[in-house]
Amino acid sequence: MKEKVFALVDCNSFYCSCERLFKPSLKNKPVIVLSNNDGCAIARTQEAKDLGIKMGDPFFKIRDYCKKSDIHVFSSNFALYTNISDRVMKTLARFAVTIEVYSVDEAWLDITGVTDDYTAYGKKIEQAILREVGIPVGVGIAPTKTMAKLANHLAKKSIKANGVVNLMEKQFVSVALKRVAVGDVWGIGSRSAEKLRAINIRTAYDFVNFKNDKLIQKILTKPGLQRKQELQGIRCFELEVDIQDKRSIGCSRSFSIGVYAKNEMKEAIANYITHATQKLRKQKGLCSRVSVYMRTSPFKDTNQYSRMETALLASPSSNTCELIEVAWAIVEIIFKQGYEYKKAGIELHGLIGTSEFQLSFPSFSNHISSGELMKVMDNVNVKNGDMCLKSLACGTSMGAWKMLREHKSPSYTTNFKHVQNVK
DNA sequence: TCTGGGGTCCTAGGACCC
DNA sequence: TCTGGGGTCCTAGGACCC
Repeated sequence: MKEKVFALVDCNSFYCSCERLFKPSLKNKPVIVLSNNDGCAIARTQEAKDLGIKMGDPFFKIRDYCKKSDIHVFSSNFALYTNISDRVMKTLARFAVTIEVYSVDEAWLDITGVTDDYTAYGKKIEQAILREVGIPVGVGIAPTKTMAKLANHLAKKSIKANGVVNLMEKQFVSVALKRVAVGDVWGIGSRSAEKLRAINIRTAYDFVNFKNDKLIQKILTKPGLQRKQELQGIRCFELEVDIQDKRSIGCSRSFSIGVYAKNEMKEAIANYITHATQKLRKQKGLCSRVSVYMRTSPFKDTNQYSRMETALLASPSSNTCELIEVAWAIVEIIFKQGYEYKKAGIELHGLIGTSEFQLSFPSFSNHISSGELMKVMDNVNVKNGDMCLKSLACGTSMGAWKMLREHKSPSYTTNFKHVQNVK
């Protein structure tokens, strides 16, 4: 197998960096970004980390501390982050043979053979993103994805690295492995790390040098063993360049205020189905199973209840109204009166492409007309704003499940009314 | 008062078939 | 009295990711 060179480019505290772009006064100041409902901290700058803010800290617990410590707080503004992300990815694409956009804030680049000095090349990438988009990034370079991820981890931690760590230079590999806790290896979560510590594996170095692969596979299953091999330089994962259709589509929300009434729950579920079926039609898919779930707050002492049920469709569909009906039938079964519900969601499974599905004649004619209706709805919504035309099942109020966003920044890049003035 | 959301992959175990 | 076993498919749930 021919050796490849992968670079993992990952934006530093991405959401916070986006907020800073439009408020330069926040440079070197602690900043955090909150999840939906202003629930918990999901992005933190180094300064905020240094002040002890942890990933996932509930905002209500740190609100006073933030005020006292002058930590700047933002609600999430995903339209802004997605837009900045596009700019980052476009710039990155110039530097790679192929690129896999892995998430909103990171991408894998295949840079095999593009230079004879990969470290310098990494530096060039980092500076281009900073100069052209204004976002700081870290770059990890290595012959496998898992190693590149580890290199990236070190690039962000080490001041000496100056943003780029290159593990193509073999003499640095064991030093690097020794400096990373096994739980920080990509794909080794807290549960797995705990099991590994029980057999005395603490660092990535211990992990790589553990001789019993059978035991590793038994504890961590197949992907776990693949991580180990990748850290030994054996490539198990390639870049995934083509955009794949989703294999499942879900939509769920936590409620800002508890929901007690069945009709409110049904309204919420209808909205989630609407959202998910829009996505489903976008990839020209049909789903064959619908799941609905709801639960009380696991953080509360009150009576707990949680249940999920799945319904198999008579024939695969992407019709919003049809799927709302099915989902509501599940609500009728699993909704129990007397609980304070804090979260609910739906999932669409068994997705197939429209063309893969052979329709019998009677359902075929139905399918055409309902397909036309959905097309009209989708078009109206694209032109006039999301959810301006929807099923009455979604309700006209926003009920108790409305979202809280007290600290949202303006939509600087996606709404003309919010474009900044330069004087 | 107040603890995110959207995915993927894997496995165990049940159902079913011959 | 004695009542197989292997293969396949499906799904719920766990673990992980960002």
